[in-house]
Amino acid sequence: MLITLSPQNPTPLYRQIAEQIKNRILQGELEAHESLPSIRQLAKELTTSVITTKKAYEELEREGWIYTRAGKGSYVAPIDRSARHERLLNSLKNQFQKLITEAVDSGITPHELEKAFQEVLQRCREEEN
Amino acid sequence: MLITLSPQNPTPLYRQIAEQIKNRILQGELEAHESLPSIRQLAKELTTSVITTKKAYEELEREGWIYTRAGKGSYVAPIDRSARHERLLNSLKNQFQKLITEAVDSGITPHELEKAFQEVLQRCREEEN
DNA sequence: ATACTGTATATATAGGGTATATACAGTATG
DNA sequence: CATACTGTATATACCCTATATATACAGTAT
Repeated sequence: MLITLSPQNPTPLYRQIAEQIKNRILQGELEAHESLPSIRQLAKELTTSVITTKKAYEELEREGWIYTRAGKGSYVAPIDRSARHERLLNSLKNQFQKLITEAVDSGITPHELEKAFQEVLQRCREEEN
Repeated sequence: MLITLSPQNPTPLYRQIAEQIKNRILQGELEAHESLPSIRQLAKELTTSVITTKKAYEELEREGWIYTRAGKGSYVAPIDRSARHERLLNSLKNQFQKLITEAVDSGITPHELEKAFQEVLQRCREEEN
């Protein structure tokens, strides 16, 4: 599996690995239930340790991108796009919630909040075209 | 100046100090240009080091709550409420911007974004009453 | 049994955040 | 101009977390 690591990159190795695999899954380059390289083989290819590749896989598993069977290996998880979308929306709402309560605490009115949001969103929409 | 420090509080000492002073300025207990205790005197009162009180004051200064003159002392900055409000709104917009671009990158539509935002804001408005 | 898989534990290192002591520099005033 | 206050800068110590490692352990298949 072709993965490139930059040691001078401040993002940790395990995250670089996870990122690249995740992107391939998203791009459809890796199909559901396709087997991933074993953590040992991958570690050998990348000249890192088993623990690093393991950690990358752990992260991917936590986020639902792959699944793992002890003694067998790791496999690409089928992606349920609608469930994924749902999760993203929920996380988004949580982040909005945090921002909003914090802003209200600082004396910003709901109306101002809405205006600010619309302004940014509008700008984003214009960039789309 | 009456400031209470809890060593078992996970928030660092310098931040506890800064918080309490900031709140007093906001409450109007400290007037503009009023002089604050010297970092040495405050350190003595709180049985901490000069560096800790200094750091607290540095934070307050960075955030515009106080101003400092070398060799003289630190003083409460006059608060321009409208400018402060402006800054808060700007920071808010920046945070919205980040959330929005990230969400759009993940495939969430502007319309969904707006819906999610309205939902959270609405919930917040209801709690107000 | 063997040769693969992943897992768990204990360890080393680096970096950031917090707090410190101490020496340095600015300001006012008798 | 000496003194006694102010804030400032530097070098250091400590702790905690994140990162990366080696190595021993456990599951699976042939």
